[in-house]
Amino acid sequence: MPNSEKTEIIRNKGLEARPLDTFDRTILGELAVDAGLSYAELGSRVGLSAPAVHERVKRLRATGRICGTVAVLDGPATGKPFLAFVHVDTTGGSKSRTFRALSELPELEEIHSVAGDTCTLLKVRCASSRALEGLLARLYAMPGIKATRSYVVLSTYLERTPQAGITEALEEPPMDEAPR
Amino acid sequence: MPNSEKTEIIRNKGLEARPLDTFDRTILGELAVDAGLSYAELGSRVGLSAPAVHERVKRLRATGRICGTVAVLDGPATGKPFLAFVHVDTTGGSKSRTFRALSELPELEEIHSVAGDTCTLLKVRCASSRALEGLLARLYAMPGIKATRSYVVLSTYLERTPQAGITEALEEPPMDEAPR
DNA sequence: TGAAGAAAGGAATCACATTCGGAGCAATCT
DNA sequence: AGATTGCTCCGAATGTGATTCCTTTCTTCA
Repeated sequence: MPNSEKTEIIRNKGLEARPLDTFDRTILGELAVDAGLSYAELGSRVGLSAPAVHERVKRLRATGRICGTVAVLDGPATGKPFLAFVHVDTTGGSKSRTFRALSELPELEEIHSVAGDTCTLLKVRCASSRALEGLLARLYAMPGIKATRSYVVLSTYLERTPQAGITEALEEPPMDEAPR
Repeated sequence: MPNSEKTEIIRNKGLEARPLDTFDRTILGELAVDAGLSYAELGSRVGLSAPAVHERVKRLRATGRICGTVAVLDGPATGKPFLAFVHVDTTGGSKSRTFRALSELPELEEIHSVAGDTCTLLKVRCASSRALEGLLARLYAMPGIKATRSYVVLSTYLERTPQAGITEALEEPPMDEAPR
């Protein structure tokens, strides 16, 4: 075995399931905003050397904390200025097949199964209201689609990927009694 | 003026407002899925040399088609397994102030003003249902918040950033009559 | 047909990612 | 207590890929 491999194995020990320390969370926070940072720059921001942050980022990837690195495209600038959320009521039917078919469309950005007075929630970004109409038509052509309600986005004040921070205060017990 | 600057200026001619050709759209499509690709690899996928794609990517950034490059964090793996959409009914009030305050919370991922039977739509990712409770409490403490309806996500089948593709067929006129 | 502008490719340069070896530090065992 | 083991850090060295420059080619327009 080449020396490099052996070292690699030794170094990768204990990659699994470890709580995030402050360094990790800061790194995640920075990368969630700008993944184009150099390791040197990132290191100086969190107070570590480039090799150290490199090691940590590698670990964060390996353990699934970082799922990937993507370029964020501007909807309007790339020809899809129209954004809408669509609530879908379904009756039985093979959801997974329907979802897989929908996922093929680049207009579909999110598909969630939700609790509440509706069943499924879609996030759709498309070229125009006409395109949304076409998409709804396709939806209704699928089996088990009972009804839809569309919420057309007029303006977007915030839109970003998951952030690293956690507001601890939100979990404090509410006003009067401390639950369990 | 140094030679490099002059060259840069010459090279940056015509950066503004040009329609995306097939190369651009393919590049955007690839980068929206994986921004970690090397220019050489990207070039071989679209059929251009590394310097050529580099030039185009630079242009796509400069013209705002690419807003940024980010690391995609896994919600559950980073301590926020709880996802919900919250519809908010507001009465008058200074929305922008409220929105700015909300944006401070890393739990808030999206804030849209929408048309439909509700006013504002929030995407919230937090640690627990208790945290959502805490967030709603903060919401109600703000002026002009009339009511909220929360849709708790049970499972997510698809979640991604804006894609480059456009399904032309969606814009075709519907069944019977050709509009306009 | 000729001239000019834009874009691509090849080669060279430069910056940064990545690796390596060693040192510091904490926890565990003797 | 002292030693050992394992982990993570850092500085220096290396390699790869980003970036630049220059030339060539293609297209467009006079």
